[in-house]
Amino acid sequence: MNWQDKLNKEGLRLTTPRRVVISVLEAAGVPLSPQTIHQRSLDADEEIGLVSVYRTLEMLTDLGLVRRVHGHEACLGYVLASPGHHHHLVCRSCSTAVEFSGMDDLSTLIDHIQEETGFLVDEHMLQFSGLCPQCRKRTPHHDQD
Amino acid sequence: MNWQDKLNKEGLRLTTPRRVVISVLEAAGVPLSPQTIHQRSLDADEEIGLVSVYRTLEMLTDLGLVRRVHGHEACLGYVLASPGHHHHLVCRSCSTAVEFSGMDDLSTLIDHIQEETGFLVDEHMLQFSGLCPQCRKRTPHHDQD
DNA sequence: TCCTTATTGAAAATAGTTTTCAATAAGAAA
DNA sequence: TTTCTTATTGAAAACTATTTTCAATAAGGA
Repeated sequence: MNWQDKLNKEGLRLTTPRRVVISVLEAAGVPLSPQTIHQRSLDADEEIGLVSVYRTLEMLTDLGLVRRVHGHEACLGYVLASPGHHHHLVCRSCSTAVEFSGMDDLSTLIDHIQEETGFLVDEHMLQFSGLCPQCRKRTPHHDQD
Repeated sequence: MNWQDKLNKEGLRLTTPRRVVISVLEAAGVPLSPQTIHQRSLDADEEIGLVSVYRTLEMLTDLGLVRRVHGHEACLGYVLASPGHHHHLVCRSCSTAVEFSGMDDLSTLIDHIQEETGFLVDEHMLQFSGLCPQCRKRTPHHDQD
């Protein structure tokens, strides 16, 4: 299903600002902040309002079509999300973000945690950072820098 | 080692504002925002500047003595951290935060991810939310897992 | 107690995000 | 295509969060 249909299905319209936000995210492939997305729309001569960037990101996040990615210190930004998967792996050198599913290993962990703590775990946030294959090659040593 | 020594060891001073921030965090046991910490200092007739709250949190975070806790949407706040452990489990009802270690299960997961993606994983952020034992009891149904 | 200097707090500066509202344009219907 | 309804836009203002500046203060070693 294309973006047009995805939005129309929800009674939403595929407008120019929304199209631009989506294409910027598609072109980037790394988490981008609202400010960065706005700047890139200017760079591409597709000026849209910063306010619309915020509203579009909120809408797409609600629909599960983009995901917020966090670092330890702050929110890194937003990336397009494929539905159903919830985890990101971000390269700390080039910021490339990859999605992965790890529910099998994770459900074991969740079981252990529930036993240990007595909590009922129903939501989780798991993110990894490291070096992507390209940046590993570029780095002389394979340890950590 | 007490707080006095922990700070002095680093050439830092244990001042009244720092003492207040720490005691508010100790008393809370749940993640608190800078604003909330400030408000509680007023409530306790221990007025300190909001600016000092920010600076104290930054300092304690740098020393690894407090940790930022994130939710999917935003930063939930700061909690005291015991050194070495990195994961939090937060109750979505009462915000109680518990630390846990899950490195055994997690290292399996990390191995799998490294194989699948070719990334070198060197940092991770893992947080869970759910219901703590007390809030489970208060909740009528135990249905959804 | 004295002295050095890390730290404080008020205000101002900066940054990030949300709300308001009249004007616009998407997309369904004719 | 044209018309119509209303979701959406964008500029400005409001709001909230965070950082910087700097003179005054106080922590803790000598």
